Amino acid sequence: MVSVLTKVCKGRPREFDVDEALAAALRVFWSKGYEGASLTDLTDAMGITRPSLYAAFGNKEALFKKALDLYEREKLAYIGEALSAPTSREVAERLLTGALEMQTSECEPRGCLRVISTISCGQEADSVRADLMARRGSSHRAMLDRMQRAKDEGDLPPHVEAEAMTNYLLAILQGMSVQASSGASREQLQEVVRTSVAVWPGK
Amino acid sequence: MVSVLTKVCKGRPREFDVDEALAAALRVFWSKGYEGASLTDLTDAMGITRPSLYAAFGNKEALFKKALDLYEREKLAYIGEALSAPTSREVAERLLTGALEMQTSECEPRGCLRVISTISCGQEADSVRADLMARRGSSHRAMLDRMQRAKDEGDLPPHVEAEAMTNYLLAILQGMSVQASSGASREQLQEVVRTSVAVWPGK
DNA sequence: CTGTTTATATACCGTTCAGTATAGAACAGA
DNA sequence: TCTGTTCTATACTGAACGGTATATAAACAG
Repeated sequence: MVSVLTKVCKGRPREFDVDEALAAALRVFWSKGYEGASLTDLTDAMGITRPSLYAAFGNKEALFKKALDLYEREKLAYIGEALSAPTSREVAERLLTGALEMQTSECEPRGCLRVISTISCGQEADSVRADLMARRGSSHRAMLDRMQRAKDEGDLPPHVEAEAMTNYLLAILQGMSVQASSGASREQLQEVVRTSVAVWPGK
Repeated sequence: MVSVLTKVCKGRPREFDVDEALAAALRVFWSKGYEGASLTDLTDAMGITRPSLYAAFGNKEALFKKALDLYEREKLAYIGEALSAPTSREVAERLLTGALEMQTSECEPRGCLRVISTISCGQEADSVRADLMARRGSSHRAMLDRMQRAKDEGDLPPHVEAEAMTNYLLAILQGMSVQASSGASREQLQEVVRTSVAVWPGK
């Protein structure tokens, strides 16, 4: 009997590791954007041929979405952790430092894949745009809920709205991504984080 | 005798208005980015043929730089005006509202052309990247000088650095551009502006 | 061993890309 | 009218794009 875990299949076994190939594809999309990444760029980085890519991942669009899944699972994990902080100021600080760490890593592309893709994705890749919008929407909602909770708890002053604080904080995070993409140093972004935390109106 | 101003040239006269064509090209680059704008997109919008474009503007890259010049002259004029405001808070408020007005105009593409181009411009268009970096550098320097003056005048508290405030404010402006590009409403951005001004630490 | 199934390698498909060669059309001066 | 100059229109170039047809190689079951 064959183990379910080893998952032995019938035909010729695959010669590459799907997860490794996907991680390589993620790095390509991350540094070049969806449309800027050509199939040649992708297959070169993944170390596989075009037919192998299509057999394993479907097409470029499906590969991108799987890469986005991996990105959110591995690189955006700090968001969920940050939102569980006790105060809104600490939430903001953890989100900002998390973004800082992630976007200025030495061994990874700069900036946020979502921001890069949203900006650089042309109108023709409509399905990709819609997918990015939906993913951003769920993050936005999570942050909004957390800010609303902060307001309910008296953590944020009454004259600021949860929605406004959410969009304000998101703007700083997205702006940091723009600066990271265009080569800002970790120290520069560190000062943005420090300033943002310093002026944060809540507890 | 022929007037110097009318500039009558020898051969067949040009059948299109160079300024109008450049304005049309600007709108294409603005909505699609440098690499996303194809020559077909450009010539269709400009109402001219490919050889006419090359004769009048050189090539795609030169056309883009001329479009950037026009953009900065006509659409970023608010920056210089904002920097002459008396207090740092007013500077910030005018920069933010200027960006808001410009980036959410009904009859123009959303977001900031510089941000869009910086993010979506691949490594291959190296000269374009360098040009964008230089342009951003000069804006950054102007803002930094203004923030330094604010510090010298006691307008900003002593514990915040001019450089940090500059990068912080720039991040918000760039984040607003990201949000505008991805379809945020004017009201949403208005709240980002209001929040940013509300938490501004200076006079 | 023979089939069957799946993965790989190569070479190709039609389309679009930025850029251009060529020929004709519209002007000025002679 | 003739010539020189400059713009326009059409059609084209080689390269790159995303995606695939075809043939072969490597595993399994019988």
